[in-house]
Amino acid sequence: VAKAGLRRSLTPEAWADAALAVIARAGIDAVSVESIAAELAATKGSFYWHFKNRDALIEAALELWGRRRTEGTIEILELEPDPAKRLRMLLDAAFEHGPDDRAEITLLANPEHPAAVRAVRQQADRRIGYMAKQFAALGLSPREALDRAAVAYYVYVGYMQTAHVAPASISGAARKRQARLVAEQLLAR
Amino acid sequence: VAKAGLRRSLTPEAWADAALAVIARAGIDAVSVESIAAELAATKGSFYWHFKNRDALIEAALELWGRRRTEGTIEILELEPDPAKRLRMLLDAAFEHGPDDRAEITLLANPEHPAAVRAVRQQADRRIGYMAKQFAALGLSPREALDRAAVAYYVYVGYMQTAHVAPASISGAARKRQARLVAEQLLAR
DNA sequence: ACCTGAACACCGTTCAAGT
DNA sequence: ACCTGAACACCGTTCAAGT
Repeated sequence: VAKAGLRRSLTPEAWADAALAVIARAGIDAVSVESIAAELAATKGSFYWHFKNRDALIEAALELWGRRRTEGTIEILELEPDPAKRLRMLLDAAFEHGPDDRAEITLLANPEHPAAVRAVRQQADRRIGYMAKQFAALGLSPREALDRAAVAYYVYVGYMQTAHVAPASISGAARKRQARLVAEQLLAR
Repeated sequence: VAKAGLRRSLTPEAWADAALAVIARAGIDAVSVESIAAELAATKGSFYWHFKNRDALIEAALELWGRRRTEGTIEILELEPDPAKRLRMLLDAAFEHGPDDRAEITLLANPEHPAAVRAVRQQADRRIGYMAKQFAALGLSPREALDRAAVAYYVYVGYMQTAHVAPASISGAARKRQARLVAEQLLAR
């Protein structure tokens, strides 16, 4: 939000960044050209110099999200050489999200907008593909590996969404037990 | 509450029904008082006689969805006495949705609106509770039964959503294998 | 009670005009 | 090139006035 030093002209990135913050906080519907313009101390007219329309802004914001997301998680996992441990780390991480991945939750819970559908699908492919590689490294056939990766991803998405709509109904202890249950079942040979 | 026999005046149900159809077809965002009024050959002013505002209409439509959904599925399952078979039926059904449950997909994919969050949570509780009862009938402890039911529900929601954003990436054969995998794992003792 | 039609507010989008 | 300010369209909401 705070731009360093003198603000000469607004970049598209500044708009996209502000939009992503709004999406994370309140969802895609809450993205309003008018309010973001006010936040950046610019006019709506200025916005339309940088973007074709509101949808283009949303698209840019989601593209930002995807890039940051991709650069983050997988790189960290690569530090762990054992594929079984990698999978366990992923499954564990899935069951303990903090308040910092609000955008993730909001997006997974709201892929109604075409740009959101695209962004979510891209991330889904990437994550399932990565998990399948780990399962394959454990000796499963490519097909079996892909099936298990897909099911693991379903669990992840379903958990995120259920936690989103009914946060109170999932106790910390239950989360831990469920994570163990899923890991045991999917990693069983 | 329905006015017996009179068809001169619109009932709230007529508005809610039309709104639910729109939600099923195009999502909550597409619900517009103006277009629904036109569809029913009424004016926007007329709408505001029956409802406080647009949100109240959405709420009524989702309440309709929940009622119809509840009356449907579980009653059918009660015809099957074996709990293991009931669970298998549920899991199988989860992996083969038709074009008829568009509202289900749209809602599960878009619980951003407060009323949608409430409706989805209510259905989630009901479904998890029902599945837990079946697992308990198989001899699992109440806690273990609830955990497995929750995980089964995560798989269901995650599958629905992934099928929503990436319908092409899940072949019919893969769907069948994944359904079998999940059933085997969750029903294993 | 139930509905119409006009009015207003909000926000997305355009555009002529400014620097 | 980049931005302003006014204008317009669309739609949610209100309300006085009709039946």
